[in-house]
Amino acid sequence: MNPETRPPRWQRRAEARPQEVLEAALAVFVERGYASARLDEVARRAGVAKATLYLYYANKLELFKAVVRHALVDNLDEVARLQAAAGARPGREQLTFLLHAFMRRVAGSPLSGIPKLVMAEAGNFPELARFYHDEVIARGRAIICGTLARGIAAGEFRAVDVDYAWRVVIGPALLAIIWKHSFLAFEDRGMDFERHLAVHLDMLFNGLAAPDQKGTRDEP
Amino acid sequence: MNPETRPPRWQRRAEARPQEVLEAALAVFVERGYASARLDEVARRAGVAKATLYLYYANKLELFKAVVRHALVDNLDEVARLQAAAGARPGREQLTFLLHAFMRRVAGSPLSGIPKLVMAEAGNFPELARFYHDEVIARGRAIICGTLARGIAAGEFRAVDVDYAWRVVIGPALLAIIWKHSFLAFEDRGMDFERHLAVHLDMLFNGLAAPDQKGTRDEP
DNA sequence: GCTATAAATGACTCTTCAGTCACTTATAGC
DNA sequence: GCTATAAGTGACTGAAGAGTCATTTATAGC
Repeated sequence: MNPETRPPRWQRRAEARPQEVLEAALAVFVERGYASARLDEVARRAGVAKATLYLYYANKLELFKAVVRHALVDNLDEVARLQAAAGARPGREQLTFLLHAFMRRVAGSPLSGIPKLVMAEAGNFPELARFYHDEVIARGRAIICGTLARGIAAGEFRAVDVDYAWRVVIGPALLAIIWKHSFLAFEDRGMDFERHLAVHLDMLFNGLAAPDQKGTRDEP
Repeated sequence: MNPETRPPRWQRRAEARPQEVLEAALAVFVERGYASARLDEVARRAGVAKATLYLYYANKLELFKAVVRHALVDNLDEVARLQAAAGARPGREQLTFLLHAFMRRVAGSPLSGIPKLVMAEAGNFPELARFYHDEVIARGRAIICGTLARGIAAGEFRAVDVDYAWRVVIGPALLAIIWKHSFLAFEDRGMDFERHLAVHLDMLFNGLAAPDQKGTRDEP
């Protein structure tokens, strides 16, 4: 054998490794949950040996926290951007924009596993759940509630109880992305997120009730 | 010491044990997930020794399956009862009845942990997730879709796409019970499930948009 | 090319539980 | 009361996987 034609057994890529490990770990944690996730599996998917993980993260828990923190930072950046972009447009347009951005940004990316992961592990890592609750959920809620309140004040929306309405607004979208990671494989036909969002928005603004349900029909 | 005043170290209660173990196991599995759940903890909460669990369930996996299967049977009974009770009433009344029953029956009981548990473990136990999907979700969906379709045919509901609308209908309710097991502890004020449902139903039927948003006001 | 050293590894240890088993004890039937 | 036995237990074992470490190897700088 020619030693010079044999490729190196590995490469030194100290800059790229942490990110790659994080991505592999996110996928494994989302699929299996914290306790069932095997670090051998994370290493395999990241293309390194298990011991290499420990060069970058002190232990499994620190890796887990880094995964969530990293995803969190991405989310917060996005939330801030949305908050700025939402501006003072009409409430309807604003909610449409927010939910579209949420679905496009989150639903299609590995990030979408984070809500499921945090919910599943809330009992095991309450500090993490609280962190997520306070930093992501509370901000998202504030944006939605603000938009709702302004819409109500402007006479654009009916006077719903915003403290409960915000969960009704985000519920179907959040459920859709949790669904994706749990049951999508069992659905005969897949789920079209665009279509889901379109139906969701239509029902959110216009309701289910036909407009002529007060006893008289205005149209044939 | 008087040997006759000393209470027995334990009692033989072969009829009650399995049920008690199942209840303790459900609580622990929901809180911690399958892999993190300790059988010592299950035994402690059921008031028995760990070895006693093995008198009634062959191993951890069988116990887990028994927990889900047991909860499933309860759910299916309920679903069948609802299906019968829903009858041929107007769609609006029917959906209100269904969601009320769902919230009252599920939200307040330990059963409410099952959806969270099954979602969290779907990656680890796909057969179980499929079972749940086919037996519980598919039936619930069929009931909602049927009600929607009949309401649309009767002109009571607008002609939404029922294949997507059903998730919008159940989404906020399902999210509420998942919430309860993950984030409720971090909310300043608790969540009033009755109030949540009231807001949910109001928005579901009437939508967010104020009725005078087409440019003209029909009523003062 | 040589060398220093950071990057990476494979084979190891040690802990944590799931699961077992020999033994104890409650209790039903005589 | 005695006894047979089912119900229950505490202390053990074995496996799996997190975490360690001595050794190997890629590569930057000279």
